[in-house]
Amino acid sequence: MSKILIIEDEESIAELERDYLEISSYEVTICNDGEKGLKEALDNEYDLYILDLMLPGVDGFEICKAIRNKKNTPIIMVSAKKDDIDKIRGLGLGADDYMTKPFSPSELVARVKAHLARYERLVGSAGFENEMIEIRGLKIDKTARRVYVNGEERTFTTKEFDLLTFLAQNPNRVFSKEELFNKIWDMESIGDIATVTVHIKKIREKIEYDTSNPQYIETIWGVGYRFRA
Amino acid sequence: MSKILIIEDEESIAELERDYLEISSYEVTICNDGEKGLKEALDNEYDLYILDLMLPGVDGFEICKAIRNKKNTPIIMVSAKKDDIDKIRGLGLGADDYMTKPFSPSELVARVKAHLARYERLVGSAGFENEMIEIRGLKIDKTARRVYVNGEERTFTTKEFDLLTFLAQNPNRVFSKEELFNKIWDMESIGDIATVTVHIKKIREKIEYDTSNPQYIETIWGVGYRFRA
DNA sequence: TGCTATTTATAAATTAAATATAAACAATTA
DNA sequence: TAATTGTTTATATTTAATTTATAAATAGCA
Repeated sequence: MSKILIIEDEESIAELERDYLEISSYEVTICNDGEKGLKEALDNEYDLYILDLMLPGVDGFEICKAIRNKKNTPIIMVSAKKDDIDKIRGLGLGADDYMTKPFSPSELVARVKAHLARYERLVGSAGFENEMIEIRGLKIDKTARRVYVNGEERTFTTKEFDLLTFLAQNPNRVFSKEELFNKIWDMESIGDIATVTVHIKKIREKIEYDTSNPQYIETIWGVGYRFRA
Repeated sequence: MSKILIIEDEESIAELERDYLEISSYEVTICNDGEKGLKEALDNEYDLYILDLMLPGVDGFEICKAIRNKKNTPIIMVSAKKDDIDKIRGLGLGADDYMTKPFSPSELVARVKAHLARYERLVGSAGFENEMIEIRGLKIDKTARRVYVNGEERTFTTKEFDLLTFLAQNPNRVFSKEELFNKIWDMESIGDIATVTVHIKKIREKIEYDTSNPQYIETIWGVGYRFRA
């Protein structure tokens, strides 16, 4: 889920934008004030900025330059005046896109989506960061599909890995064997849920110090299993 | 000096674009034919592509997708119809910008400049692609397309080399056979992914000391292959 | 507490699936 | 056309998933 910061003094517009973006399941923060917005932008991690050019107090140009000076994050600039857009485009202050008010919220969403995708494509691939889950001594590398227990690698089969990862991703929640079977196994696979039990056992053998007293995957008698976070 | 490829069937337009771009000291190549354009785009190194959507023969959509499948280079799509622009934006086929004809050449130049600057900002610094990959005893010279195992050269065919290089460039990541096929083979090639297996085997024969216990390309049973860094 | 029904753990055997391999075939290139 | 490269096919091998049988643990209840 991507985080977006809107710096915009007109509350009604900011809220409209937020509503549309939230429907597309983005996490949105609003700053109605330029100075605070700049501070918020620099102090926290966002995936994209939507910045109004006409702000009381600080100049939108300056905010854009200041953000770009520190970060490569996409910036979409918004202005009521078409002329301004042409002007700033020429200035080359590092904004990624420019929109003239009024615009349709769905177009904003489309552009946000496109910019996030490109950024991910260009930076995400270069900065080869593997997705990791780490809980106490257990480390799961999702991209490499490797599991480490206290730094030591343990080999996992496909189903074992998928099952462990699912549980570790949803800790402190009890899942029945049926639920786990439906989640990890294919729709069609009409199978005995006993296979879940067997897989849990095999996972425990690989990650638990004492299988009869499991620290990670707990048995909830008569209900199912729970991953302890 | 950046190299730009224009794929555009209307010669007069292409030449106008070229003239303006050359004034801004870009190096411009023109292809008046879609199919040749795609081949040129994939076979050579360009810094930006300007692609007309309406081309006789090959579909502009397909060219865009095919380029994006292989490269992260900026693509500016051009179309005479405003409707098309809206349509492709929604498709998300990876173009970076969309312009409706007619447009002022200076605007084109401005956009080209902006895209090149962004690309440089995002990729130029961080994702510096090395021409030489060296991992343990394995050395891959990408420009010369030579592979050495413990200093000794091994000859590789085109597909073998491409596949090995791709995996070595993305180590510690599991790729399914489908993914590998899509990355290394051309768009059109509707083939059996079994050919991936065979190629992996052939690569292993050339780089592995013991093929049944591979040190470089590991088999992730039921998922795919992973290059161990 | 002790008995029993139920649920889970374990181990081993069976079945199923995916990959490795080799070789034939097809396509491309020189 | 010969030589090389790439693809398909058939078979062997390897690995993983599932089932089955039995043991152990748990909870309810007399």
